[in-house]
Amino acid sequence: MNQPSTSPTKQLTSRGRRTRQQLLDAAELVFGEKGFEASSIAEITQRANVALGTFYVYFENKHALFVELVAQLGERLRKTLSTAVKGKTTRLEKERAGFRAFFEFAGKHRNLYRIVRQAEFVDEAVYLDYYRKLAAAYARGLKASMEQGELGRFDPEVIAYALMGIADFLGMRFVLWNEPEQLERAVDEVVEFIAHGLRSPARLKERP
Amino acid sequence: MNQPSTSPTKQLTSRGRRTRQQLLDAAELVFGEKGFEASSIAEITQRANVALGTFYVYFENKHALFVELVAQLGERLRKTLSTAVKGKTTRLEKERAGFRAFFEFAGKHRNLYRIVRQAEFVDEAVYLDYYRKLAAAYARGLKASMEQGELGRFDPEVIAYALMGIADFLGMRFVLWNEPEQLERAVDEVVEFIAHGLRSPARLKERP
Amino acid sequence: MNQPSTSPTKQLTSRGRRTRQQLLDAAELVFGEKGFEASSIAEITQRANVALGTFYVYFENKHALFVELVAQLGERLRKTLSTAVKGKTTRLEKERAGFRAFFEFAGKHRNLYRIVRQAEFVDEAVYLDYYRKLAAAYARGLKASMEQGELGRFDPEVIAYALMGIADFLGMRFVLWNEPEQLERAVDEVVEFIAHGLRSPARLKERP
Amino acid sequence: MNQPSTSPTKQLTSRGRRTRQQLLDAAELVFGEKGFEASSIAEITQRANVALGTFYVYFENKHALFVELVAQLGERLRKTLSTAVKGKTTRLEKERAGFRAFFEFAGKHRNLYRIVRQAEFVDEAVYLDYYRKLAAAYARGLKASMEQGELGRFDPEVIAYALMGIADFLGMRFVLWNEPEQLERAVDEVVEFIAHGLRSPARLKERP
DNA sequence: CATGAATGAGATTTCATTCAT
DNA sequence: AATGAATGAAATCTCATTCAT
Repeated sequence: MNQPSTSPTKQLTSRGRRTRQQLLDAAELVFGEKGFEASSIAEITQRANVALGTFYVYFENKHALFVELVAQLGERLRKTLSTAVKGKTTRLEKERAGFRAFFEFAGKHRNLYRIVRQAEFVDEAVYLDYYRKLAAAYARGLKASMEQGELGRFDPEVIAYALMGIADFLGMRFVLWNEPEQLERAVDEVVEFIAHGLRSPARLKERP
Repeated sequence: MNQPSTSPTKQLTSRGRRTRQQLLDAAELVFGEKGFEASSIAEITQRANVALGTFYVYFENKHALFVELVAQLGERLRKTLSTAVKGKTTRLEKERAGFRAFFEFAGKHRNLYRIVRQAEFVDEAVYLDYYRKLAAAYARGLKASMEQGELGRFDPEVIAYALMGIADFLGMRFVLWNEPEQLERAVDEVVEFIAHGLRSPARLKERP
Repeated sequence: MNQPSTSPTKQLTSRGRRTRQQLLDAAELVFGEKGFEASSIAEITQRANVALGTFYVYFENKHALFVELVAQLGERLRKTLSTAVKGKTTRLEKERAGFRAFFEFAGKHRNLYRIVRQAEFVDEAVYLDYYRKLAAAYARGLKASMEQGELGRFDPEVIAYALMGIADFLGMRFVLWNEPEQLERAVDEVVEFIAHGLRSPARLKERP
Repeated sequence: MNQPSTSPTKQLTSRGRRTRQQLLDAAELVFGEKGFEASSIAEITQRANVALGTFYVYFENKHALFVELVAQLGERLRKTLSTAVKGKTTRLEKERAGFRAFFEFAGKHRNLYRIVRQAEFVDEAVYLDYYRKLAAAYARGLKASMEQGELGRFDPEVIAYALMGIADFLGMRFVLWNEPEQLERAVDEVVEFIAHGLRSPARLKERP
């Protein structure tokens, strides 16, 4: 094999590292806009300001680039969330902080949803990994709160997926679909809902 | 122009209607397995047991077929849900029935998720339409319950998206990811969560 | 063979004759607009207000229809020209009458040029036949005039092609390219040119 | 967008220029033999000894290649003619030289007629351009001769198209239709005709 | 006589990947 | 380390023709 396989761990000069990162950054844009299949290496290299052939110096093929991009995004998101909840004491404060951090991340990486949704078709494993790692971390936190008696005794995994679903759909609706001014209110509403459920005694009080 | 564009409303003989439906059914399978881009007309027609050229007698192109498929699935899902909640009296009964009906639908149409997630890239409009129509119907139901004092006073749209998110992620986790025996318990848990929130007084009682 | 070959001489009912003629008329329009290859049987049958399959009741295939159309146009043109010059006594009167008749025919059958030019690619024989029959008739007339001492002694075929070329290009320029008001003057000019050549003594006189 | 559109002005390496020219040369052969529609990119690339995909590195599509080919042929023909008449002093010498040069060009580019006649269907603009530029140059020459009193006072455009028609039809008859031995005599005849018209006094004298 | 659904061969076009420079 | 011309497999789409009704 002439072109040796190029893993992310391969030793690179600093010029090489820069070129490689340009390709990953361009990929986030292009995959997000067009989707995996409709994205061409030609466009990615153009946006990265490198020649077409240069791509294959750093990645084995289009698939490998995509997989690495998804893994990277997942890692950054998990770090962001874990940083955000650190220091919060009550469960509700943690939820509020986590939701806010997620919405902020989704607002900055507006292609996150589109890339993750594509992932299912490109590489089942990286897509499962993305959600399972998020859910596992979430469930660990919930379990701890339950053990401290702060929460009812639920199955932490069920609640983790439920809360991830809430965040995902509110992010889709109020971050991506362009009405960010409603976002703050939605956060308040949903934290209230999380706290007390649909009957929300706190609110029922408002209307005697 | 020569082969006239063929909208779903075009008058067809019964033989024609049958052929057309074979194509739509095959499309649900193939799009679900491979995704829109990786699906070929050749494979769709093979699975539908018609010749390649026959496809273009009934659909203008792959895009038009996909759009119609998504619209059809959305319509069927909404009908299924509205039928399921009809007759239930309390909000919680409606939620439980709706969740169960959704999970059942997703179990039968195991490609639903994959198709809807692709929709975003194929046709923004049909994808928005799918979620907005679902959300609108859901919000209408919630609003009615609020007005009857059965629920706290939330923004119905926010809660509709939150509940859709819960259903979506639990369906992904417990219907698609192959552990259906856990599903019934997950439904119970989540209805409890919806009812009382994370603190779930009903359960806290259980453990003195 | 199930569909028996259908020559123009086949016995037809009057309804059949009408349908067949509708197809030929539609073909003149469609072949003229789009060219042979880009014309579809579907469009020809639509313009003829008959069903697609009906075409093959009257013609063996697209090629046969085109060949018959060219032959018919050539025949009509030759008849038109021979009628036009009949009764004229001098050669110049004949030329003038012939040119006018040709321009009139080209004005009525605005697709004549386009169809004949396509013919070369569709069927070499029918295209050669079209020009050779025209040239032969023209040459016969010129030869007779020469024998009566009305003309110089040229090779009649050379002059026939030269005069056909003049007619063809003036028709292209002044009939098809949309400036019909200049046509009458062009006819006068060219008859003068034909009569006396480029030095045109008649005109030289005008400017002493 | 991905494969950027490739205009003739794009900067190419010398290898690229060679490949591009091979394609144009092959196109002259194939379009001439089969006509535009019946010519396939596959055949053009085979005759040019390049791979199919290489075509799209240099031309946007078949249409663009054809248009460039016609424009190139027109340019070469006009240059050939203008060179041929340069240095001739009398109008008749110019005509004789021009006719001979045209016949020679048509003999060398035996596909010229077939390509130009197809042009009408492929791209109206390039076809009009071809004839109008030829006619304009011709008319300019005629006008100059008229102003020097060498010719009668005709409309130069009318006479230009008439003479082009003569050249075209004689070329068709005596260059393309395979009897080149008659060509020289035809040139003599037609120059005589151009000089004195159909009555041709010079010849009438010959036969008392 | 007339119909129109069905066919499948063949064309155009795209683009991931290779490799010589 | 970087380049970009060249490749060819694979996809979409068209349409002349057939045939059962």
